[in-house]
Amino acid sequence: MARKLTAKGERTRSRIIAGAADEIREYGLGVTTLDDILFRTRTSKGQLFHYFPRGKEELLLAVAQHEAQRVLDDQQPYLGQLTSWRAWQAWRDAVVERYRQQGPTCPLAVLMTELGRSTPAARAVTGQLIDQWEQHIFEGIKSMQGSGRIPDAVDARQAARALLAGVQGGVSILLSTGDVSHLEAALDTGIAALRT
Amino acid sequence: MARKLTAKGERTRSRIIAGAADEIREYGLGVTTLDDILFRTRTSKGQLFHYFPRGKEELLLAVAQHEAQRVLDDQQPYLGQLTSWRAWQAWRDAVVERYRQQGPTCPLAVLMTELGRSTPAARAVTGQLIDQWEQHIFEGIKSMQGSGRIPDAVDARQAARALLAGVQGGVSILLSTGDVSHLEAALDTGIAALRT
DNA sequence: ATAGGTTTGGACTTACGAGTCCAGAACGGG
DNA sequence: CCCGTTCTGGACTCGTAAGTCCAAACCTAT
Repeated sequence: MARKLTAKGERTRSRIIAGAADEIREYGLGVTTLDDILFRTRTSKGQLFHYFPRGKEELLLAVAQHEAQRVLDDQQPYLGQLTSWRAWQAWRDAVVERYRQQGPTCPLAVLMTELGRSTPAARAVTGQLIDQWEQHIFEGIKSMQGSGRIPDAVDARQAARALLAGVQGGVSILLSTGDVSHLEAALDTGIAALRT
Repeated sequence: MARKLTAKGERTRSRIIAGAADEIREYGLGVTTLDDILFRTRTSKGQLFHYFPRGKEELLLAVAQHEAQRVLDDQQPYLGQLTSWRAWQAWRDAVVERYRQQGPTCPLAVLMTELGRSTPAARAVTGQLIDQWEQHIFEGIKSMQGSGRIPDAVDARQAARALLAGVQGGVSILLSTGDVSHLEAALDTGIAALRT
């Protein structure tokens, strides 16, 4: 992995990853070819295989990592500070708003439905994203329990998993139907359940 | 659509659809070719294009319908009779058990992540599945409210959507990580929320 | 039995996408 | 300014997958 890249090379490499991610988000993995990516990023075959010697598979893995990072970044700073009910609400609104806006062209969807299933390595990236995401929610619940706003009787791990599953499913349904109400329902009832 | 098919032709057509569904479930849409399907179903190019004149797209649509039907069938008879807490529990167990068993080769996943996104027609099939599924859960909640086991204050529509989103997401996570605990958490907390 | 359809097999065409290769341009340290 | 390395462009090969075509086999009703 430790290859020597100049600053210029690094920039080109990033450009290819970002462009590939955009292309795949927009049109889907199934119909995206290397030539499409080359055209969009104004690069050539030579460059692509220079930076990704193992070809498409290696590129897709990099794209998966790129997209996984984006999913979490898109929810910050809210996801990292779930320490008051106001913060939970802000997070909920941010998630809904974000997914409502981006509709079917969303990094999470691309990762879960296209990239994430292709290779074991890509699947690992997805798994790691799920873990980190769940951990943030888990810590939010723990923190609320620490300040007595959520009863200790609540199983924080289980609640975090349920909430995360709801968000996942809500987004997934949004993509198929264009309807955000499932995502909203999942978040609202999930958070309401914590409040009792 | 109204083409003339003899009984024999009908059988061949079904065989192709079922075989294609199996193949795609097992290996994924991305790597499944018409030749693979032909080999598996012991048919020929001539037959395939005879029964699906618009080629792969038309076949995939038929496969999507086939798989959507299976998703609901797999949950019966439980999903249609959510009239007691015992029934809800039975449904929950059936869903978990089913998805645990079939792992990554599951009709729902194939539909949501591969087939469902390819064409508008396929997306419509997915949307319809979501609607029907939600409706069953909705009616279950309504029925429980009718017999006073769930308070009328619960918004049945919202609760049904949240639960469905949780199942969706749980399955989706199961596919990426091999871990059923999110699916279980979503079902358990979702049903528990109804009981309060 | 035979004429109309339908069903079937499989060779063939065509298009296209991944990956290879190499020569030349641009860069950067000495 | 010079030399080795990195970067870039694009022509080329090769494999493969979708779709076409047609003739032969098979039904079935009269």
